[in-house]
Amino acid sequence: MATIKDVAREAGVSVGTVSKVISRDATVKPALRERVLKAIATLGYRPNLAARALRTNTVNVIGLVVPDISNPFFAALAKRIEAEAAKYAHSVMLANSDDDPEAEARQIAALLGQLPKGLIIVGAETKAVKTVKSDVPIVSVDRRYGAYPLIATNHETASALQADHLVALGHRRIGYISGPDTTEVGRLRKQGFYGRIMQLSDPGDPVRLIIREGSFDYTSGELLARAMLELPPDERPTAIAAASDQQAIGALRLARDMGIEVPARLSIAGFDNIDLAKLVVPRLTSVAQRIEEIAVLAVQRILNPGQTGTKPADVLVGADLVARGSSGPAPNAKAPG
Amino acid sequence: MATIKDVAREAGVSVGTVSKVISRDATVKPALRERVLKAIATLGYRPNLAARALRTNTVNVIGLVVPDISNPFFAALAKRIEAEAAKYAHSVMLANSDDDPEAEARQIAALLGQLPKGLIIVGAETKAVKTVKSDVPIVSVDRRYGAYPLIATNHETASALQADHLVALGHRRIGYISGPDTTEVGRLRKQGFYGRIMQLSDPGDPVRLIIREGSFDYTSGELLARAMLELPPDERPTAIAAASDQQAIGALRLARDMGIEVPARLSIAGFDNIDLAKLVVPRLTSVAQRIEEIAVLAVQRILNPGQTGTKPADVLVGADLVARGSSGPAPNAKAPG
DNA sequence: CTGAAAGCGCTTACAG
DNA sequence: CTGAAAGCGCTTACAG
Repeated sequence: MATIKDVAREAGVSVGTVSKVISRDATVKPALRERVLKAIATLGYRPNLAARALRTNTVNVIGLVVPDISNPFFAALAKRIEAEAAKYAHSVMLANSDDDPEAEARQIAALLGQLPKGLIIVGAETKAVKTVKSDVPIVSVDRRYGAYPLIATNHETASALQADHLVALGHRRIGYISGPDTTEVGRLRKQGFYGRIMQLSDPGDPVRLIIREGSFDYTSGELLARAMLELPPDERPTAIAAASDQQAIGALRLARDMGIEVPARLSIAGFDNIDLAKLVVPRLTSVAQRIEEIAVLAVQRILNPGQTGTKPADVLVGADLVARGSSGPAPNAKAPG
Repeated sequence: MATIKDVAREAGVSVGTVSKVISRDATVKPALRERVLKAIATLGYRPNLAARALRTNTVNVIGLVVPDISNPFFAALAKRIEAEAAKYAHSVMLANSDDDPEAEARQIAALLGQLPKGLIIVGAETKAVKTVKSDVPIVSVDRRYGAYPLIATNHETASALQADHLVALGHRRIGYISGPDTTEVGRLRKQGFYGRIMQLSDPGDPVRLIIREGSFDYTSGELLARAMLELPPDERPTAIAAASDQQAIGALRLARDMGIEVPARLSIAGFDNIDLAKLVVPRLTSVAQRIEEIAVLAVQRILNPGQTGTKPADVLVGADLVARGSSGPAPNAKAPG
């Protein structure tokens, strides 16, 4: 490959001048600039980023570590982060931790070796306290990594949207299928839902809540919905909220297998608004996270870290309920108005 | 950050010796090695990869360009490539081209500047001839980039599996929902399906085939399935194959809306075996690509490019039909045996 | 406004 | 077996 020296020779200038042209230094005279640009084009010159990095001690790269890129949420996040970084001429270096703290530590070390501008990390699920020797800004996204500041959806208020929606529709016997208590997201979503239900429950017209804990997957949704729907008719919930769309879709399918009409006899609301939510029958009411906003905030944090010394705060981002066909008025609810 | 010099001073050796310890050069005496390793640990030393890259003219990185990381197929591919590269202590640098040839060119230039070991590119859809000045191996995956060798599923034989399956179940009136003729994958899948049907069609017991072209999405599947299922009963297909699972799921939903039982009255087979295929009712018969195999082959190509000068050949990978509940014997077919 | 030169942190022949 | 030193391709004060 051609080097800056080759370009300098071709253009009949010094390497310093070539460097200035590349960095858009305004002090180069137009005539010289033209000659240099022509030489660059002729030789197909591409700057050696390693040399530049060695000199400047950084490189236009943001490292991104996710537990599993084939999880649609993390894939969407990666895409948005990549797009946002590209606006500032930065590349994204992606690493998968497989939700394994050791793999995560290895990936982080490898990324830091590249002298990136910073790291965006979706933490692997663990109780271990993690820290890393590093001069560059690090921000956690979605799930906290170590003690680094977190940018994430406010899962509590987001889940509260589900509660608002179902109670507003007149439901007073509600089931909640939670995620594992071992995960922070599982706990937060459950607390948010539970807390709001408690707020809304009027002593004269109380809401009865059944909570069952499971994993975030489809099968859990099926199993826990079954446990709720096999209760005697007067204890059976008229609405089920779930901590994930997978669970909600499991519940949806179970309802269908049991011959329970959705939403006429049972309302269902999920969380995450995955693509599939629009494809199931009926379409699934769900809570959409603002992935774009999270991505933008994370990249800003890396590229404009603000004053050193000031410990940056967490940012919790709002979410939006998307009402679709799977939720409707409670069977015995009075018509609104 | 500590440099190799700091480590050398701390251990009381020369930087050359430290370098040898790091590169596992066996000629360093155990006693010295220990001192060096201890110094490295004490200082939290991490080699500066930019300096190493400048010296060795390469870095343990494989660049990966995909049209859209939020497409589950590309996400799965990226994950497998990352895992495979990690086995050889290589990182993967991911870039999204958004299926835009210009963005793709920019991303490739940026990646090459990092001096990666090679590039794995899923080409953006375009007719333009693309080449790039580069010393490193480049391989296309799934969709060809420029004139570089391609590693991909053999879409023709893969689609032929759908034809085999449906004909073996006794279907003789079959619909095919194709992808866009403007995409290579769309054309290949259609040709593979059509060609196999022609082979299997016996003059005494001919197969009638209806082909409709659409885009790969859900809505196309719904629309084109409707066009086929609204035909008079004796022309209506008893089975529909689609070029994507999205289309197949659209067809599945339409059949349900029209009150046509699947698979009793209509068999449906998709292509890609997306996660959703296991979640719809009934579960969708589909063709699974061997993503792992493709990932392994692509990484091998980059890390062991073989003799220079020998133009490496394309590799077409087989696929597997996964039979599930959405396909069954044709309504009027004799029982097997 | 332009050029000459130092130096970033490594690796690698080479000398001893 | 170990160390001294050159040099990878840039950027950036500095001199002119």
